[in-house]
Amino acid sequence: MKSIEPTIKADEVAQPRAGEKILRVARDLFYRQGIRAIGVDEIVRRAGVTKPSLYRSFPSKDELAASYLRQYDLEFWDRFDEAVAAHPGDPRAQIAAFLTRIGKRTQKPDYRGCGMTNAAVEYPERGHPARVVSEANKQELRRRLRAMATAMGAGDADTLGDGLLLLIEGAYISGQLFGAGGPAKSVARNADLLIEASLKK
Amino acid sequence: MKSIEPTIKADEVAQPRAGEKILRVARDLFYRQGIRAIGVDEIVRRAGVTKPSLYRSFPSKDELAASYLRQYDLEFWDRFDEAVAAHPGDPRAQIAAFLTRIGKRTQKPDYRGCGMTNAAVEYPERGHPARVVSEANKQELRRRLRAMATAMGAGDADTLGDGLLLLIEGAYISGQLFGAGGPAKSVARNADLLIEASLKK
DNA sequence: GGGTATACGTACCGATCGGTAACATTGTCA
DNA sequence: TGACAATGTTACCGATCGGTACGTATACCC
Repeated sequence: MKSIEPTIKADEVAQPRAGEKILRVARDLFYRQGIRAIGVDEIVRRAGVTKPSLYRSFPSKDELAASYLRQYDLEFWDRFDEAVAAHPGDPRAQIAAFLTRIGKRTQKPDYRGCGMTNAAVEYPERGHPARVVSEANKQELRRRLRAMATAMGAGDADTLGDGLLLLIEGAYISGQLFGAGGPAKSVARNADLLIEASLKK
Repeated sequence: MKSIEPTIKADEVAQPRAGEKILRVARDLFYRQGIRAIGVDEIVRRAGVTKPSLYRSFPSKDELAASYLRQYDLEFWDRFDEAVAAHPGDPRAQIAAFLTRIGKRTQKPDYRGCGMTNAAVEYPERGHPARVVSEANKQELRRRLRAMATAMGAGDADTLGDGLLLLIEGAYISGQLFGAGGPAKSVARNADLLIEASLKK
């Protein structure tokens, strides 16, 4: 019996492809538990697929981890650009908006920090696919923060940009170390104090 | 034939006990490559001992990791107290000395950050033996930094203490992420700016 | 309906994981 | 000499690791 809807085919209605399901599950498990802590068997089991499906979509577990981080990277910059767009031409307010959001996220019960940062800690070896993605993300973040510090008119803009990066990374880490009530909740306040001090020069 | 030196026995001359050799090697490998990345087989091989020796001295790999961190903790506070003792009664200078030293260490080629911080990232699960040691160390560090901020006469001492902790953790992480020339080299400068701003209140 | 390409599952691989049982060897001290 | 404590030796355990050879099902096109 012919379908009543003629040409609405696998593109739109169909259940997600195996590769997508795998990446979704991997993203969740890798972020919450760590990449090394999760085996491919658990990923395919929770995704409701089988192992060969994983290796048809990804050449290796390391590359799956890199794919997870590439997606993380996209979403990170979405959030970053959202804070920027909310305060056009006002980099200090952009930073404040971004850090206020981070500060709030770090107070959530199961906060696990930044997937990029965590991956770099898990894979210190240079050239590892996951680490490459992580390093590129951080380099770009540093570049943007320094550019924003310059736009603010800071005397030593590179130092201020780097100081903001230190505060951000510190928030990621202490957020997952201390949980709610930890030092990360004051990241926006401290960043603003640092900016204030750097502009007065 | 009796020995010429009568009672200089196993305590002083003898080669280190198996447990000590294991802990030495484990400390080195765990710090540089990560705890999860290193198997017990490699530890005993590099230590020149056998696996049963490891499990006679340590009940499990997790407990060996905890022992590594307990030793790390002792050495950490040695360094911290050294900076404190160098500037009696001057908490601001104590912080400056401690952070200058961290900033320098982060610029070394194979810097791998803080073993405590890294372990907490590797083991997010609450109650893990390694994580317990790490969390205790960080809690104490936070307590001391806040006390020092109070002693400096900061208006909002808890915020300043937490801000310093964020900068420190940020230095640990970005030190291993960026290598030499990274943002961590400015940690002491940024901390001083932050202190300056916090005292002016 | 038959051909074909894509997608998936079953079953398996060798290697390594953390951990242990049983016994031989050594040096120390009484 | 004889007991004791520490270590080494060898061989092994079940579980899990990342990864793959190969057969099967499904959907589309002609």
